[in-house]
Amino acid sequence: MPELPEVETTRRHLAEHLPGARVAAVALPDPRALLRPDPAAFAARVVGARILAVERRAKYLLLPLARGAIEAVPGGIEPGVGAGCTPARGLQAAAPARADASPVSETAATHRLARNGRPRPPDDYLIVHRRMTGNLFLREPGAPPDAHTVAVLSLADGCELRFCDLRRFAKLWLADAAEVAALDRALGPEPLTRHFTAERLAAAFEGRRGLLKPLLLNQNLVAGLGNIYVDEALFVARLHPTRTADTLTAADFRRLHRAIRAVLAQGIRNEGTSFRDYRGAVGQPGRNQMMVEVFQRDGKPCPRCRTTILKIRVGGRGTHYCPRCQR
DNA sequence: ATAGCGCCCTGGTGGC
DNA sequence: TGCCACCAGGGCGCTA
Repeated sequence: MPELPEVETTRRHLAEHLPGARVAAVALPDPRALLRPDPAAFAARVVGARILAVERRAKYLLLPLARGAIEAVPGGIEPGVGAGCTPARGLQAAAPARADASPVSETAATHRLARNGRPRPPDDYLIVHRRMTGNLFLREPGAPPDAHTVAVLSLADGCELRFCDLRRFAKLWLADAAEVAALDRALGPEPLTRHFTAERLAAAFEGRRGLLKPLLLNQNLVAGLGNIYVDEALFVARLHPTRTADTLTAADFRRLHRAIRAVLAQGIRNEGTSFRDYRGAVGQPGRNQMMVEVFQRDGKPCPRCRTTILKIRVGGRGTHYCPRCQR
């Protein structure tokens, strides 16, 4: 399932090719994927628009759009010129993602406007949330169809940005800057930025008596964690998923903070975790499933102490942990 | 504040 | 072989 590392991996691949591209047509093979506006209004606002950038906040992917822009976009990239999606110099040759690069969400839409004083702000943001099985593929002209395609943006250079979703939980919608700002405010800090500290994590959990696992899945407290990376972070931090937040010491919060950052950074380095459905922007699986220590390893020995890893349900979610290492 | 549900949705799995 | 119940779960909305 796409969590922060998978969305960030997709963002990096798409960012190599989409900025500057103009949308030539849209198709909605499954209109249920579109939250708002209605398909006709959606097409009217998206067709002809330029994609200014590819951004991420938590598990949301954001494409700021400029409608009917005549002037060059920042960087002067023209669609199909230098940034085309030909395999030779394009998608396959994309630079490997670097987890130690500058903080990943510094491009948050709300900051971007103020920072570089772009000549015109985006007219719309196309927001995508992939939920469980959603994938975004950038395909060459004439590429064979992808199964479970729910939406397609055809670009002026003939490439297609395809939104595919086996279980059809994933959604896309258009938002204005105010809505993006509200979304940004509602979400907790980005765990890989300097805004996320052990003190801030402790403060977010202050006064909470809930279980660690559901709290870490709460996007309003820490943004971007899902089931896989929560289980992994709790294992690395040696904390039991059903510990209550009010029993954690300052040292526990420091370990948890470090563990969250470590497992997310590793996930990005490995271009995501592909247990079943996740694929990157050119259809490639991630490598992180080979690195996980507890997730879906119930019945197998703990990599640290050889105790059998257990699977329980916490807050309705399958939860994997080592009963000896995690207290 | 928190827990626990159901909802959305479909392919894969296991039982018979 | 075929059928069917069941499972997976992110985010949301609802109830207790």
